[in-house]
Amino acid sequence: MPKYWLLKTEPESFSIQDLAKSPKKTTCWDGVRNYQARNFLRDDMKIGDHVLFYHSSTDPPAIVGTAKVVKAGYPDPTAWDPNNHHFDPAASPENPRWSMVDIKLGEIFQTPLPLEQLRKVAPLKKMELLRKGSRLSVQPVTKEEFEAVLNLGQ
DNA sequence: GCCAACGTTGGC
DNA sequence: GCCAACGTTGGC
Repeated sequence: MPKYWLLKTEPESFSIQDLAKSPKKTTCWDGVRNYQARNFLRDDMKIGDHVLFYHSSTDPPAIVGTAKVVKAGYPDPTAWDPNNHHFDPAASPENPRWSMVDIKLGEIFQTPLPLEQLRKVAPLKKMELLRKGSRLSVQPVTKEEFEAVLNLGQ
C-alpha cells in the first residue's frame, strides 16, 4: 500500500517549476536536517508513495502539485560536504546521519491551493500542515487528505 | 520585520 | 536528565 506525504520547500531555493526542468523531472530531496523528518525519509518513504508539493515562505503559501517517490531513503552526501549550506560536521560517509529520497514530478496544479483556501475544507481539518505551529518539512498525509487535495487541484 | 512555536545545545 | 539560552521556521 502506497503512503502519502507532503514535502515543503521554499520556491526561491527549489520550486516545482525547477523540478519540471530537472533531468527526468526527478530530483534528490537533500538538505533535510530535522530528525523527525529524517526518520520519515530514511525509514518510511518507499517507491510509489504519493507526495504533495508545498511552497512555503512565499505569497501565498500553497500546495502547488504532486510528485512520486522514485527512490527510497539513502544517505544525503551534502551533509559531509563542507561547502554545502547544510554541512554537518558530525556526518560522514561511514556515519551518514542524514537521509534523502528521490522524487519525480507528478503534476503541477492549474491553480495553486493556498493555505487560506485549504483551511476551509472540512476533510482537511486535522491536516498536519494546517496545525498551528506546524514546522515539519516532511509530513505524513492521510489517503483521505491526499484525495481531498487532489479534488481541489484538478 | 514580528513573533509564536518549536528543536537543539550545553552547563550544571 | 533538567532546563535556560539560543537558533530556526514560516505564517502573518
